[in-house]
Amino acid sequence: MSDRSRPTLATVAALAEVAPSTASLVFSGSTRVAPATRERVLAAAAELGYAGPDPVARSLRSRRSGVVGAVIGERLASAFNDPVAVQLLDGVTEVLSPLGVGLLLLPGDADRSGPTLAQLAHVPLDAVVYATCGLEDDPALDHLRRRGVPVVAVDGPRVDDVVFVGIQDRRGTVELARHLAGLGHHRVAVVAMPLRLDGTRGPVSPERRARTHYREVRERVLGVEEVLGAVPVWETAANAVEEGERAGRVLLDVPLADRPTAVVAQSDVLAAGVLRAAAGLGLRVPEDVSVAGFDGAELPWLPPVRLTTVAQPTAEKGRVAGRAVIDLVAGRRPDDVVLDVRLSVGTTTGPAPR
Amino acid sequence: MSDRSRPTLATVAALAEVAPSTASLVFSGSTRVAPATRERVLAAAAELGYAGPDPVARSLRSRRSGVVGAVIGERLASAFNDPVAVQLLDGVTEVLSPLGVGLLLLPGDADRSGPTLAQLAHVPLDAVVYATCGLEDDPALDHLRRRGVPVVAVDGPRVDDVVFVGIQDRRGTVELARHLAGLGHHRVAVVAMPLRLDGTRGPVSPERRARTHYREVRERVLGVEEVLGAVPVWETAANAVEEGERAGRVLLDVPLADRPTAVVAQSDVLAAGVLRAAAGLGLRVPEDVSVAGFDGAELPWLPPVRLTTVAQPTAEKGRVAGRAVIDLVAGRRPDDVVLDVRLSVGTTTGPAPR
DNA sequence: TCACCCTATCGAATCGATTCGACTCCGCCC
DNA sequence: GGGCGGAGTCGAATCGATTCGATAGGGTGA
Repeated sequence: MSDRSRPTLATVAALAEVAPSTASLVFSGSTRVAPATRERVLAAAAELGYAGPDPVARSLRSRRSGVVGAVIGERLASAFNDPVAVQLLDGVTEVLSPLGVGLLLLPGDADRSGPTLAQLAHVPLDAVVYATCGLEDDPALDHLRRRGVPVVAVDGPRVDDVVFVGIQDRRGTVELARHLAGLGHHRVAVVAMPLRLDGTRGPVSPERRARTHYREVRERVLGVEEVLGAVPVWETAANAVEEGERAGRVLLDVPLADRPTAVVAQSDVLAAGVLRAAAGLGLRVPEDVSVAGFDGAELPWLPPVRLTTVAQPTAEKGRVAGRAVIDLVAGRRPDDVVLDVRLSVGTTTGPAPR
Repeated sequence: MSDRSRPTLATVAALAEVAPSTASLVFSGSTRVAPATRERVLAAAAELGYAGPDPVARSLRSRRSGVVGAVIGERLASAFNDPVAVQLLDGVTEVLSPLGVGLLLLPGDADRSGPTLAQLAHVPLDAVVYATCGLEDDPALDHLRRRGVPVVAVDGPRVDDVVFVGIQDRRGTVELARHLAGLGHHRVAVVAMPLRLDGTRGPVSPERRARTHYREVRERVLGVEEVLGAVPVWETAANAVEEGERAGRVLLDVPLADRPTAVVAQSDVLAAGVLRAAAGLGLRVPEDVSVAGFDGAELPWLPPVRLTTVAQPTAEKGRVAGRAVIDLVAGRRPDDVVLDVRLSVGTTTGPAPR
């Protein structure tokens, strides 16, 4: 590691015998500089091994850091086990990367569902995307507001000065429930994603349900009930296959008379777990029990079935969020966006057994 | 959005009737400031809605941005479908997050396996971790060197001024191969992760093999051959279940005499695909064919088998890399680290059929 | 030949903090 | 009472670029 300090724009300018401002013009790609001068500056830069203007100094002046935060509620390993979260972020980067804007991960830790203020406060941010687990009362929101960092919330929260990008959660589950009702299902159970991030799992009481933290979780239950009336809801502790399997075992390993004829999982990952549970209990799908999911995720490891699900345009949702970020950084205020979903009937739902 | 410019440290200092330098002292948590003064400054800050010192300005002076880049070769969706990559990054953040340091994702795109220079050049970086797909001839390495950004390479590349953190790839596959040899396997095939990121799949020619881009891929083949002699290697186009299944079908759907008695996959994800292929072909594991993987990853959706595999401490590898980053940023030069691996015999390997 | 305009370059202010040496009190000790 | 030391505060330089108004010089048209 050379101890001599690295060359700066001023060093380069001096060697090229031009003013620093001129050298700056060269690197900013301005056309208003004579080719000969440009050459001289670039040659000087090459000679000194100058790697281009310091991003930090540039940011200070231009009020842009090229960094966009991505809030992923839980810790990394949990969040990225969810293929939907991954696809969403992939969509975001697809839009942002070509502009030289990077995504900074802001995970929570075991306790908190969002990033700590210490994390937020020290890092330069042009904008923030709430990619998962957006809470309306997140103290981070207030901090970002004060710093003037614009926020895009995917699937929630819906707050005044935050741009919302989401899907028709309600309509999706309404259609799914109609599909099930049409097949004669009356005893339907819902396997829900976490209502809050406190590690709770089990049947959901009305009190707990009233304190649901996440918009889409609430909406997806309401959609089912809009068609089928009140249904039992089983909460999982995480959006993961194991949790779905666990829930499935509890719901399905009961006397026939009590067993739901259909299980609606709030995500495909949970549905995959329910399918495993059914298989483990020797139940045939859909003859003995129908299973449906949500997302339309690609799960290449799924057994050779086509899951009945509500397909959402996850990657597109990410791209929309990415574009919203671009607009906000440019000073425009984009409209909220709600994307369409589509019922995708597969082989895991069938007529209710009698 | 209020149009008035946001308060700065100077504004706060003025309101509190102290010098900006004193106000700075307050926010840096210095003890050398009188409690009464501190109160006055904090009160002024609260009144103005000042969210704390601007991270960018702070970075300029302190030469720290609090941002560490994570190079993930492919695009996000591909990289994060790999549970090992996820666990690795989780380990990195576990160490970095508490220090208020954030991870910035640097994905490649369809064509390039690393981040583009445009991405790198515009973003502030204290250090970079090559999390996957480290190439020795990556032009980004040169750029980072010139900028004075220290680099930690996980699993590779091994380059002079880059800190290496890896595992005993070779010894792991040697032990695995010995295990198989002990069970009487002689006809063994390897399903390899991509040798280069060019979408190639199929049998590997000696020429192509010589041009293997990734250290660990090369080493893991050599380990097998060290014990079993030359083996056929089948390259996949990506480290994904579908690719493993595809490879498995080709390798196993042949006359019995040509069929390998054991398949060594270079990752558990690929092994899972091979298992699916075997199941699809009606082959019993391990009676008809043995299957082994690498990583010791948690695949909760795996059929109820325990995969024979080489377990590596992935999360610990991430933590070690994280600590190396901390050292480098502090100006220390940590040693390279090579972590132990352990053969984990499961239920997917058994005596070779005769 | 002169006024004018355009192009290429330059100077200086600015972005918002940090940092270190200097300075001012004030109390204490001799 | 004078000198000394330490606590608390302040000034000014600095980090490395960007940006805009100013300027010099050369070419054009009348």
